[in-house]
Amino acid sequence: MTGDKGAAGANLGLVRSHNTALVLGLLRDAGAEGISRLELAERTGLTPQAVSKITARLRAEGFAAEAGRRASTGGKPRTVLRLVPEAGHAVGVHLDRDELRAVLVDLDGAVVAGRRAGLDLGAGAEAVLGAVCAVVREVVGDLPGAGGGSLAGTGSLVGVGVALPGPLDHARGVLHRVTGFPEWDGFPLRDALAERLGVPVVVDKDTNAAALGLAVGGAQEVVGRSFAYLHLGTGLGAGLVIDGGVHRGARTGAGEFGHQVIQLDGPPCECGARGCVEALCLGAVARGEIAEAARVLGVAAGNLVGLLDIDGVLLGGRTVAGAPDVYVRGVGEVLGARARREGADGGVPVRTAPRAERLVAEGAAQLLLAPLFGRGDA
Amino acid sequence: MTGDKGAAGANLGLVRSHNTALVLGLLRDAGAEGISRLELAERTGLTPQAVSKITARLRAEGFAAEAGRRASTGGKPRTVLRLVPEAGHAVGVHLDRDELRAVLVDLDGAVVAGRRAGLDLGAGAEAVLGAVCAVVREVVGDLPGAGGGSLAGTGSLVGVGVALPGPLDHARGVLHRVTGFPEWDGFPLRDALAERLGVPVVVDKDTNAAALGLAVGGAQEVVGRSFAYLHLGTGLGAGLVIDGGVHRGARTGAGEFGHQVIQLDGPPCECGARGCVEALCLGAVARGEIAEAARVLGVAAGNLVGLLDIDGVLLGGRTVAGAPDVYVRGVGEVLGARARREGADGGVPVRTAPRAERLVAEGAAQLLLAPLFGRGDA
DNA sequence: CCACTTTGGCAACGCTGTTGCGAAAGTGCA
DNA sequence: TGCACTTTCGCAACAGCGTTGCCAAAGTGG
Repeated sequence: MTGDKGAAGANLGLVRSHNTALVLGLLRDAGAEGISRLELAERTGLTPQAVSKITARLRAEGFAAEAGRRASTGGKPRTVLRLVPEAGHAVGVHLDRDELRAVLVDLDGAVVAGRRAGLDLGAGAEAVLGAVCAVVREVVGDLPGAGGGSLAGTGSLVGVGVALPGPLDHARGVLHRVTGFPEWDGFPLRDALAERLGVPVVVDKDTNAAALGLAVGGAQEVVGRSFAYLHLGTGLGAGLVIDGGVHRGARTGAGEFGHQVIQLDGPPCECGARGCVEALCLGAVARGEIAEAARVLGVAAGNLVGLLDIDGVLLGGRTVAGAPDVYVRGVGEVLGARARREGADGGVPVRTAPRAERLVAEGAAQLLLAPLFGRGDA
Repeated sequence: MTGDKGAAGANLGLVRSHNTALVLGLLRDAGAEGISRLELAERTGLTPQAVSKITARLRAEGFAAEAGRRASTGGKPRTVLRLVPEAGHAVGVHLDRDELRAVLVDLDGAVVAGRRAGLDLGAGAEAVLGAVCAVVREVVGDLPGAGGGSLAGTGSLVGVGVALPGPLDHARGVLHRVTGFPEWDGFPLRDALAERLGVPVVVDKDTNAAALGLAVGGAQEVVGRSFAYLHLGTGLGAGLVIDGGVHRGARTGAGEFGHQVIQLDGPPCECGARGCVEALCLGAVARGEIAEAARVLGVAAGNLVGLLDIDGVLLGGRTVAGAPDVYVRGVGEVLGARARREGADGGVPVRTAPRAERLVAEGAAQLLLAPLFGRGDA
């Protein structure tokens, strides 16, 4: 963000935004129940007075509001605060090979509006950009202030997140190669969209967006602060969440799970290598050997768990959706056996990812919302 | 550190220590050349005035000193500042199965003193602790203020870092299982040593210490801010550096590289699984097929590079030392082929790790020094 | 009704980095 | 030799952060 070498001096504004984001995050996590000032103080380690100042500012800006009070414990009852979800919105766009999906999400992460449309990635940049912009304008249509040529005047709109499959550069917002569509090589998607829409745009891989959506959507309570989202559809990829943030690597290349070699000199993969999980797993699926596919997936997941010491694994994608229990059980067994070998009781938890169809689009919206709640730029 | 849920409110003291650590880190990286105040300001993003205040404090405390001036560029020449290495020291202990090695390191990372001793891990906690303490006292012997029963009075001594092979808990400083020595199960090594020595003690895996030592010792310029250190000796393990910090995972379990399965249903490994890299690689070494061992290692390294998008790979350990070029070339070829398949020119750099014998001990010392320079607790 | 507990805001405070300004220490040209 | 200019860097005043001390508000319980 600031420096080029990771050096970033802190000043007072940074302290303020950090603590504000922290409080906003706790307000969101508290949901409809709300949370009291003193509880916020405990959780942040700040003094009650500091929390009072911060929440006063948030209330003045419309991001927080009072919402009743708790029962007394012998003194003045605590006032409950809650997030005002309508104070901010973001659009998430899931750009797939043949489909376009957009959602409008509020601060709470709730989907306010959604649209789907067919898409032909091969139709050229102009057509695709136009389609994306059109869908984005549709979903923001109901927001107060929307409607102008630019969306910059749409008060509560933070920006637009776009998630798509190909290799790309998250930091620069540039596509690398979209398999089968060479004309997209090096296309500056982020800047092109930002100029047309007049609001900030963030671009990321679909699996990263999905992982972020899961991290924000309460996956942490199920599978911990570090987990992997494994997507098994027409291909096999992963999104990694480490310590609550998406791990992308310097070139947004992290999460290349499918071409992990788990069979030395095994059957050739279309990537050119031999023995990739993707080839083995999808091969087993094609032969109808779902249990074997699950086992193979489990072995690769086990490698990942061992390398990173993550807390859990979430499974998603069309292929998994076809027989979720088989995959969850199959992967779980491999991980359990691995854990027992190491002396632990059970392996890390394995679950299916919720909200399957809209997961990527919702996660794409979180690319813009998450920073507000103190998740860095992850 | 502060909270249990990752929430950590920032106050002014935190800002101060953050910026101070940042400046100290840049002073160290500048080495004997030194660095001017204005350069520090540019690199940190702070104002020159803020840097002046911080460096004034550091000079008053003895951590920094003026060291000549640069050539003028038309005005007053910049005053060069440098770190005062003797202002702080840390001891690093490498506890291996049959050997004990300790070094005294100054702020610059330079080894001031070193000792080696034989060791029998099976001799019981009392004997081992005694041996460690004795060696530590020997290496700190020359420091002013050393000599008392407790080392707490030794002015410039920050603490003692201990690195050893087995699975352990870095956060709690407790050993899990030391293969072959069941009596160490659950032993609170950190607290036991801290009590005896009277100074802070940090415990970590040997591969993590090595990786930290490399990260601090300039590996970043060779292999980037994210790299893996692969150690091939009697076993095969890894230390991961991600964004300049050691990645350990919640249970200090990360870096389990050797039992990554790369041959489905392959030859049995002593861990109980089949087809682990460690078994395949060491098996090839035993058969004298070093090139094959290097290729196998390269495949596993490729999996890691793909999963994490790291910038480079460093190789170390006794087995690698036997034929370094073969391993560097073999691993490099596999990574290069992988990169070419993905459209990149060359793979990530592969090198041998320098300072082989003392690497772990020096890294162990950095467990205490690194936090002073703003590397979190990594 | 009163003593007590607990919440939470107001005001003063200490400390951070920032800004305004001037002294110090060079260069370069007349 | 002298003067204008550039650049460095510290002193002093300042704005803004969370903290502390204090007190009003709002409950409970005898």
